[in-house]
Amino acid sequence: MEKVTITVLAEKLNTTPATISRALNNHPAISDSMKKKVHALAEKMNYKRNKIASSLRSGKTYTIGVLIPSANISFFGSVVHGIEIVANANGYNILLYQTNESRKFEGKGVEALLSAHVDGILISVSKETKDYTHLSNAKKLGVPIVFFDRAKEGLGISSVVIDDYKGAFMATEHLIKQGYKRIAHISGPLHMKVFNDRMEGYKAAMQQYKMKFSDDWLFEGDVSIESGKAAIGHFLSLKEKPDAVFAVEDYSALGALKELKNRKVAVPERFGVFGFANELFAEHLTPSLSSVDQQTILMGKEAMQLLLSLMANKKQPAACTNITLDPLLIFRESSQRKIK
Amino acid sequence: MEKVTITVLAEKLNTTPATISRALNNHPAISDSMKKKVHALAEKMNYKRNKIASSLRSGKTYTIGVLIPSANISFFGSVVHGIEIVANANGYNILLYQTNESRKFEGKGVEALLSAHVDGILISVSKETKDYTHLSNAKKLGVPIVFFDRAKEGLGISSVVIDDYKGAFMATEHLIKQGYKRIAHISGPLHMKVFNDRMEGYKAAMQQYKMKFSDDWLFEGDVSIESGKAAIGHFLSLKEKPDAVFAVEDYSALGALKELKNRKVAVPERFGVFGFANELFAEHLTPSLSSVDQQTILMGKEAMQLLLSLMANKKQPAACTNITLDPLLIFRESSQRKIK
DNA sequence: GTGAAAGCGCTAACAT
DNA sequence: ATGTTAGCGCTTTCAC
Repeated sequence: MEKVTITVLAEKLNTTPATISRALNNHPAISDSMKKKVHALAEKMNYKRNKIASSLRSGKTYTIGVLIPSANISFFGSVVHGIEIVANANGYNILLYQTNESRKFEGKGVEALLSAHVDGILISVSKETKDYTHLSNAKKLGVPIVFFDRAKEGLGISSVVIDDYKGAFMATEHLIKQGYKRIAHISGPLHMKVFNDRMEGYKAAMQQYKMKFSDDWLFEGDVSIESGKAAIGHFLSLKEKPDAVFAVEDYSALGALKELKNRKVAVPERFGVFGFANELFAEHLTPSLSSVDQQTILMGKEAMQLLLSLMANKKQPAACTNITLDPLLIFRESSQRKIK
Repeated sequence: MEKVTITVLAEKLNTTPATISRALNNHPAISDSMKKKVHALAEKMNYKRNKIASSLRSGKTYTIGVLIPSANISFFGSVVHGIEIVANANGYNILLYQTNESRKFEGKGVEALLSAHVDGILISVSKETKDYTHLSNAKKLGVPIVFFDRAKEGLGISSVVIDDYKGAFMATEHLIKQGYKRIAHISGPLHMKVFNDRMEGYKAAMQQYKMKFSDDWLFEGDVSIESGKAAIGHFLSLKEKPDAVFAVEDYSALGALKELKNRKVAVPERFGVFGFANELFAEHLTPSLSSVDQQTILMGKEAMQLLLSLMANKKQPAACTNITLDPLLIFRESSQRKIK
C-alpha cells in the first residue's frame, strides 16, 4: 500500500506537485478544471495532507496551546469546551496543559508548547504565578497570547475576562437588598487581578449603600474549601459577627456553607452566602449556592476568536485587546431569605 | 537574530549536522567529549530542537491524542490529569478532543488526531458509539489505541478499566448489609460494557444474598440527572416500592437524591442511595453520596503507560492487554442508616 | 496557468 | 567515532 502524497497525485494527472499543492490550497492562479480534477482524485485516493510536512515548510502548525491551572475545576473544563468549538471550526487542534496551580509547571508547559511550535497560546495563570518572564519570552518570539479569566495587566497581552468588579458589586448588592446587614468577604490571593477586582466590587457596593463595614470582615483566603471554613471560624469568633458573606469563588463559598452547617447556623435565614464561578456543584448543594456565572463557553469562544485574529495579523504590532464579558447572576437558595 | 539549528551548531564546532544530531540524541557511537561540547554549546546558544522537522523525518510526533466524551464530568478531567503526568514525564504532548457524547464528533476527532499524526490514541467512547469503524481504521493504520473506562470488547484494542462488576457487587452488598430489603438499580445504556457490567454485578449480589428481586426494579436510564429523577418516579409508583437504589453513576444517583428530597423521602433512613464514579460533587451533597471511586488518576497513568508500551513495540503484533483496576468504595451518608 | 527547483531542519543508511 | 548524502512531504519563489 503506497502512501498517497502530492507527488503521486501529480504523476497520475501528468502534472507537478506544485500544481497539486496549489490546487488543494485553492490558489487563485489554478484553473477551475484542474482544481476539480485534483480534488476528485484526492478524494478518490483518500489523500490526506501531511500536516507535519506542511508545518515544516509553512511554519504554521494549526495547533494552539491551552494552559489551565486544573481540569478538576469544572469552570476550566467548560471554557476549554468553548475554545474547542471555535478552534475545531477553524481547523485548529488543541494542545492541553494543566499547571496544577504551579509556576514551575506553567513554565514547563510554555516551553513544551513553544517546542511544539503552537501558533498561539491561551492561558489562565496559576495562583502561584508572579513572575511572567515565561510569557514575555513567548511573546518576544512572536507567539500570540491571550489570557482568559485569570489575566495580568501591563504585559501588553490581550485578555478575555468577565467583569469581575461588576459581578462582585451585583452579588453584594443582592445580599444588601435581601436585608443582610453585616456582609463579609472571603477574598483570594490579592496579587491576582481577578480576585482583587472582586474585592473592589464588594467594597464599592458596601460603600455605595453605606453599609456598616469592618476590616475584620475581610478574610484573605486561597480559593479553597479550607479557607472558606477558616473564614467562617474567624467571622463567628468576632464580637460583631457578619450575617452574610460574598465569597470570591465557589470553593470558598462551599467551605463556608459546610462550616455554617457544622455550627448549625441556618442558611439563608441567619446567614447569607454568595459565590462566584457557578461551579457544577453549586446548584446541587443544600441549600443550593447562589453564584456569579462567568459565561464559560462564551469566554472560551471569545478567547479563541481573539487569538485567531491575533494570529491572522502577525505582521502588525498586534494591538492588545481586552474583552470584558458581562457576568450573569444566578440566584439560588443560599442568598434568598424566605422572610422579606 | 539568526535561528539556531543543528547546522549552525555544527559550523561553530567544525563538525557536521549529523554529529550534532547524534550527540543531542545521545547516540552511543559519539564520544563523550564531543557530546559534552555539543550539549554545552546548545545550552549556551539556547538551541531548541525543531520538533516539526524531527517528526517529519522520524515519523514520530511525541504527541498522543485523547478523546473524552465531556470535560464537564470531573471524572474525565481527573483521568486526563493522570494521563498528563505520565505523558509529560516521557516527553509526550496531549492533543485533547471532546466528543460531546456524539459518534459524529468522535469520528471527526479521530480524523483530526490521525491527520495530526499522533503516535497513539487514548479514548473513552461516547454514549452514542455503536459503530467502531473509526477506531478499527486507525488501528489498521498502525496507530496504537487504548480504551479507558468506557471500553469495547472484541476489537483487539487494549483497555484500562476498573472492575465494574466487582464495584457494583460490593456497592449492592453494602446496601444489603445496611438492612435495605428491596434494592433497585438505575442502569445506563446497556450496549456499553461498563454499564452492563455494573448491572451484572448488582444482579449477582442480589442473587448471592437471595434478595427479593423484581424486574420493575430495573430502570434503564441514560446516565443523567433526569433519568435518576425519572427512575425514582417510576420506583415509587410501584406497588412494591424499593427502599434503596444502586445507581450506575453519580449523575443518576444525584437525580435520584433530588427526586427523593422532592418527595420528602428521608435518605438514608427510608431510602438508601449508592452511586458510581465519585464525582467531585458527591461528597458535598446533603446527604453526602456514597459512591464507587474509579481511581481516576491511576487509571489515566496506567492507560498512558500501556500506550507507551504499545508504541514502543510497534513491530510486534501488539498483544491486546486489558488492565482492570480495583474499585474503591466510599461510604458516605446516603447509604448508611443511623439505625443498626 | 503551470513547471522547475530549492529548501524548511532534521535523521539515518551508508561510507570511511 | 565521524562525515556524506539523501530525503521526509510539502510550499513557494521564480521562471516561462
